[in-house]
Amino acid sequence: MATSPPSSAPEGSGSRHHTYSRKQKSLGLLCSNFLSLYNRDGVESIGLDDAANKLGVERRRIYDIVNVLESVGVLARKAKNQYTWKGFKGIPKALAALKEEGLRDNFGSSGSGKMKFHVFDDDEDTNSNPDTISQPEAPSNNANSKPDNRREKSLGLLTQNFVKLFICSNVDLISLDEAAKILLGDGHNSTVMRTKVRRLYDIANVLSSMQLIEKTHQTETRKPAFRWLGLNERRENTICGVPMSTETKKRAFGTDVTNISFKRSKVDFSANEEGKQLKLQVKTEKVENEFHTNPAEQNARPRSYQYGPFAPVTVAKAGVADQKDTKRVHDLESLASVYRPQYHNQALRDLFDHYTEAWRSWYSEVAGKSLEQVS
DNA sequence: TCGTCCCGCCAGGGG
DNA sequence: CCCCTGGCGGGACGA
Repeated sequence: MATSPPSSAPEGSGSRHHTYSRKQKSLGLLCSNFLSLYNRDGVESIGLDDAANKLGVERRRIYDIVNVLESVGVLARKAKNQYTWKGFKGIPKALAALKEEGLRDNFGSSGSGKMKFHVFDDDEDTNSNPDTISQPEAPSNNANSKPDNRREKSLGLLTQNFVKLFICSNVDLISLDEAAKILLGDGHNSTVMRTKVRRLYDIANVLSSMQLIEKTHQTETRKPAFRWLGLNERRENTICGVPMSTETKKRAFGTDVTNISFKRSKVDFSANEEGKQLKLQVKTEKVENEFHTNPAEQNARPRSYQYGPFAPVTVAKAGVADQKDTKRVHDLESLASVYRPQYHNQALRDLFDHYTEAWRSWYSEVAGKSLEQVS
């Protein structure tokens, strides 16, 4: 009992604008903090406890972040409690691998316009669930004697499949329930779908904080959906991960969503064939190239990748800068207030202030002389 | 209301 | 057996 959070009193107490907000505890923000904390020179090993302490969160949350970061190549498991920091430069390789893997597994061949998208997530619910209400037989006669059911439902794998959805096809807008439907196979109302979508929310949040994807909404203010940003562009529209302007010249172009229907009632995906495949429009073209899958050339390090909103000082000099940032500074301000975590951890607060301070000076410096080197 | 998603219980699994 | 992992979903927050 009496487990009520300290924010029970909506008024009175001295703290005026305490403004407790769950946003301040979001996975996305945490991920940004995580990234800025380790995306620095000299970092090569990360301890989960260390991360949890520094970020002021419970261990459980670190796992969420770490799992998806690993799926994208930013981290690599080294040992219990230990991860190796690969950094953003580890992303290209991971994505290339995922793409190749996805293309190889998902569609047969002869990509001449369309392809079958078969997520090898190994179908839906599995047989280990005795409470399968009305499941169409679902004999799953395949050699499914692998108790790796755990792994199949892992956040990491889900993340990779979610990413493949984007890089293995040219669909640029996908809502989470569409993704869930695709990754699940087919007809999965009830609990399974909901659970999947919930995981997808987590994944989307951290992917968003890395700016690999972006949240928008389908064509006509419909359902919210995500668009793949990848590693390209982005540097041009952001400054250390901070979006330059709200109205980017980008305009809605989800005109060819074709297969991805927006209906939410019946099973909209035309899942003919084996009921676990569906077609997506694909143009058999190379999505994001710029960095190939050349294992021998893993040294090809791109300029600089984006950094979370909490980019550390050492990163400042590599940032991109242009001019007309009168409002950019303003953005920083709001950003700072918005992102200000409410960690009880004093050390973290200091860290935050330190960064804020550093960025502020950097920003003013940049704004003052509109230097545009880098690139 | 409904979309979003934080929180943490608790079950596997490694040492 | 303890501790690390991390699936899972109740239910609260916020638009």
